[in-house]
Amino acid sequence: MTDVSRPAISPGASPLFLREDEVRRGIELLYFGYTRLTNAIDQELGKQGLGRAHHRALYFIARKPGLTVGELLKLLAITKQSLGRVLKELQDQGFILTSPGVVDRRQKLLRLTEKGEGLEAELFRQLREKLSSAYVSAGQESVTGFWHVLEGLVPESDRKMVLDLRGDNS
Amino acid sequence: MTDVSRPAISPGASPLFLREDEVRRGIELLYFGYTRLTNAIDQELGKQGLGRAHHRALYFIARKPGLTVGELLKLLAITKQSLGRVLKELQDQGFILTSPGVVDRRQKLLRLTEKGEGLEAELFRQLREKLSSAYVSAGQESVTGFWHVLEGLVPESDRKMVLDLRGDNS
DNA sequence: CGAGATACGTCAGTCATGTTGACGTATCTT
DNA sequence: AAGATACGTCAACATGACTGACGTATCTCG
Repeated sequence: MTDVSRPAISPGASPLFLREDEVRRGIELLYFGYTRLTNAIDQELGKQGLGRAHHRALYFIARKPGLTVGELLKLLAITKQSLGRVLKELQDQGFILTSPGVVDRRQKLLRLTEKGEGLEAELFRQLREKLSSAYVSAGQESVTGFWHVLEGLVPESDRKMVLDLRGDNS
Repeated sequence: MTDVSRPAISPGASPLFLREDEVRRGIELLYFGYTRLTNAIDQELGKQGLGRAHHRALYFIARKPGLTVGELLKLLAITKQSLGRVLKELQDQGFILTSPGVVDRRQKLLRLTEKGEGLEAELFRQLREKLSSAYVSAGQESVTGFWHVLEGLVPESDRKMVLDLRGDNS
């Protein structure tokens, strides 16, 4: 497929100055790949009267049930006012429920209701369909490479937060 | 780094149903990687009183000088009203200039001014810094894998448009 | 040549999602 | 008891998208 056998980095060049086309190709594929993947669920969200912002909250609550508002704020990197609106709408429509923190009662712990779990599962199903097919057509080695490059785009200061999403939510 | 040697696809499972964690990892890294990369230029754009939408237009005009409004609309996948506002602002501030189409005078061809080229180059420099460092830390093989997976996320119907950005703008 | 399609522009109103700034309350820490 | 922290909320505003309707210049084709 295309000309991937061509070296992506000119052998003699400084590794900090990759060939411009290689970088532009990454920028473009990241833009188109990301937007097309997220487009995949817009219709389903629309049916429920929700938007992308609601999905992001739903997603992370599904990923780490019982996480606090503060933790979610860090993941989403938006203001508490913006998040507050989104969470209120999700709660009013019965997608999430909250409970006071056990160790610290100032905290509010977020969980999905059954309805919320159902919606998140359906949205995830559609994302998995798209991403799985990309994984399969690219092959296993490509997938690990895909992860490695993306990990390198996440600043050191955020990396722990991102990697902590895996593993400890079983 | 982490446990990438573990098979990403359970050997016995259908390739269309990859393990959930593998897919979630991709979703999350794509989200964080994409947002962190685009964050990198927000400050510079702010200085010029521009936003992300302006950068996307600027980027594609730089990538394919002389492209038409219609072509840019297809790339950005937004309405002509939205694009119209963005282009007007870019033109008013002297970043782009337009000329009537040569073969079809209904068309408007878009190009960067010197000022526009300067800004685009500076924004590109900052994106390249981030992306190059991710490429280097991931390694050459990872980079081609990164591209392959992302190409798989672009629907067949859009792939030609995306691949056409490369090569013929020398 | 004339009719219709096409490329582009524009007016007007709306929506989703983000922002800043200021303040209030309950709870925890020391 | 004082101060920090977690969360909520009111108000005003910015950005960038949307729909719908219309207007003009230009091209294409019967």
